[in-house]
Amino acid sequence: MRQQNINKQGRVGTQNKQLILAAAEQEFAQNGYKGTRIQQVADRAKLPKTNVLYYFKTKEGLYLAVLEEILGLWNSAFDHATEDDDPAEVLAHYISEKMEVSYTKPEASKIFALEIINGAPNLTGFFKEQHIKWMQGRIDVIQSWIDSGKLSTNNAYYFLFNIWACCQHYADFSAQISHLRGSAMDRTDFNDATKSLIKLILNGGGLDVPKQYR
Amino acid sequence: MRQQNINKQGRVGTQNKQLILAAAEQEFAQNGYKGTRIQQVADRAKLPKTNVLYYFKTKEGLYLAVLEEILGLWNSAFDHATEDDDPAEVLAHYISEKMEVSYTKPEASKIFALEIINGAPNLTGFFKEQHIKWMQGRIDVIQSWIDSGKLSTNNAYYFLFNIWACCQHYADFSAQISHLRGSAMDRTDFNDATKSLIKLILNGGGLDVPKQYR
DNA sequence: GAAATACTTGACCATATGGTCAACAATTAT
DNA sequence: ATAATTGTTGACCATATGGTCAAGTATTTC
Repeated sequence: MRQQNINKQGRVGTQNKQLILAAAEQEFAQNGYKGTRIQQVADRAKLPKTNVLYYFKTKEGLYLAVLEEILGLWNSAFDHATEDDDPAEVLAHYISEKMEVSYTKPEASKIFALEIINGAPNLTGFFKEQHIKWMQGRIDVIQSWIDSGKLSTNNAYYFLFNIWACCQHYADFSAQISHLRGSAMDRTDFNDATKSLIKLILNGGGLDVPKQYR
Repeated sequence: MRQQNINKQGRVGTQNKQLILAAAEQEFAQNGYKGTRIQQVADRAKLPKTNVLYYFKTKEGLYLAVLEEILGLWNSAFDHATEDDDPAEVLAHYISEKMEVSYTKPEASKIFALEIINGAPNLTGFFKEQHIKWMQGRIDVIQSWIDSGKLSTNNAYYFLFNIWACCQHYADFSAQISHLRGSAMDRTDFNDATKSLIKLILNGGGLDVPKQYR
């Protein structure tokens, strides 16, 4: 028996799956799980509804597939930082990365937000445990910076939450921001916002902003 | 003709309406508009479904009624601040207020967030215009603080967005926060988080934290 | 080339859900 | 008291939507 398609899927299959996932990401981000119609996803992908169900057995299956793709985005350089690293450098870099995601993949961010607001009913125990573990590691690093007097803040948790909050906000609330500013934020605006945020967080923690992030 | 009930509604009416609104607020916050079933709202309010429809003709009507109640919460003392006021005082107070809302009315905050993420399809033009107007006024004040050297930040818009982001976050992402911390935030935790945030924002803007907020 | 596998698609079904209706009960106005 | 108004509720309906099925076509495997 020669080498055969392991997952029993041809070229057309993987391509269509990708098309559908992209369409689904848009729809779920805009309408939430319940608010999304399979038909709409199909329309956006320019395929008949039955075809969508062929690749992803159920609506839930489709949603979980989208979610899985998204979770990869939550990795970053901060993952491997230690207490010996320079907090200003690490945090500035981390904020840049998060803002980049907010700019390039706002749908992912929105879906994640919707999921969390609803109490994260679809995030697997594995993901949650992994997240807690990651979090605990990061908190320890931040705490060590606090203890060694490098960083000035009352609480490592809240410090991290506030960073997340700001970065997420630019993706989740893009509609509001566009409306209030009068136009959508472009790449230049995002760079400005990123600089502004880096300054706020670092200065807020008693740190100086590294040259390259000014 | 004697003074008669103007809006043709007796005691039972207003009371039930209130019950239903409270129930609906919970449900909409947890499940979004599409995800909410009128039956669920009715169950929570311990009334038959038909009764809910009697007071609020349609699901949309119910939702809009909930939304209207919520928008009142977005007023604050910051509304009347001027460039002559002390930015440290005003901002610390503003953050305290917003965090208080996040603690006492997280559902309202979530519904608002859901609405915005979906592109605010149900916020009336009036509300939007009013919001822009309010915003413009606040931006002007912040800008004047920047110009007079009292406040240090690159951009008045982003500075304000970041404050909103953080305050909102504690309501919208309460599930995530509870999970990561290991337990829900109580009043004491919220006070700590508020202090932490005030320090971050004020120091981030080159301001000292007023004694009473330390 | 033929068997197996992967993909396509219209017709159809079961169910959930927003909403109506009509008949009745309670309350209020005069 | 009685008429008008307001509130209560079960039965019912129309429709939307997730999902199945079967009958086919295209592609790969040997």
